[in-house]
Amino acid sequence: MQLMKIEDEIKQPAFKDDFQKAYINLIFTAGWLQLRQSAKFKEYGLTLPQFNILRILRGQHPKPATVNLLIERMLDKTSNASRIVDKLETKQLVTRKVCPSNRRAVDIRITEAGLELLQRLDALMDSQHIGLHNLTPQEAAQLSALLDKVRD
Amino acid sequence: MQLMKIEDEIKQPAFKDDFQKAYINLIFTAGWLQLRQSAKFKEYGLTLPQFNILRILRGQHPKPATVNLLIERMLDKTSNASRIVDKLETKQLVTRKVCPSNRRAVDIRITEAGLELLQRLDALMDSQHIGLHNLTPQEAAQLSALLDKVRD
DNA sequence: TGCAAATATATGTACATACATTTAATGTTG
DNA sequence: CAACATTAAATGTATGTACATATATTTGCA
Repeated sequence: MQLMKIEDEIKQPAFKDDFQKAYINLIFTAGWLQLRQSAKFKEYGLTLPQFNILRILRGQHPKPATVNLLIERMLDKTSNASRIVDKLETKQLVTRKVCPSNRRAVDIRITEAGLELLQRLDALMDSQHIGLHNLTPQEAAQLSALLDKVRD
Repeated sequence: MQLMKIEDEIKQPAFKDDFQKAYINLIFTAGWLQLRQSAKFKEYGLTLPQFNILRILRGQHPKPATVNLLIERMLDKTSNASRIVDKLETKQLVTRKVCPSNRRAVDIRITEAGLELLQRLDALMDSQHIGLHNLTPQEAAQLSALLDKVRD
């Protein structure tokens, strides 16, 4: 069988209702996608949160971002941007400097090396191995609409 | 506006295409659901992985499970079941005993206290605050079908 | 039989999340 | 303007993930 239904994936025969089934399917599928993505990214020495921070910094470039701005834009708001920036700074993919106009804040900028690395990863993200290319564009749009409704 | 589209949630104006948009929406929505669930469960002193392990053990009850069986059934196969069982054992929600017929393996069983806790959490999972009850049953089924196709 | 391979679990390490607390700088206001 | 509150970031702690390695037991087979 090509298509593995969620029942087969997690080896449990039945769900109580379609709500429970979709819920578990959603968590499972998101984890499945992230596992594939992080495996690919490991070859480049980046974790997923590090990649996401880098993308936000590229969006700001050449303006700096503060830790606060990173937290606002991150998919997971409660995580710890400070320590992820630590790792990126060690790899010289970002710079960190006290903000001159507000010395509580820190100006974080992506470096040239960071921009170059992101460019290589962009190609990966479009590849068959990571995206949702099993869906048609219409199905992808439909999926987005359903997910928006879940969070309503 | 009631319904927050994913563009608003992550404060980025546009996506490259519907694939990228659905991808980010999927990761974001799964994280959003898990954050709500774990916040509720914290009142009961359980984390999500601990809850998932307990549910598998209830499925086996009164038979024991081994660590291997837990790993097979967990949504995330590569995580560390041993240490999650450690935490559950400390809370006296499970017991751990060397398997008599194969002394490499460990028989893990859910306790009465564990079963009682799960029963209380079942009610929570059905509540408005955690499930996908913004969808109709038809939409939930449609969501599941799309997610199965994503993983195909 | 004895010894290497396989199996079951546990442990170590780097990284991340979730949340509380701390430190420093800046605002606010009586 | 001094005391207090607020803000920005960093740090501490418990938990979990991902992966490599270690330890003990069992299996297989020369």
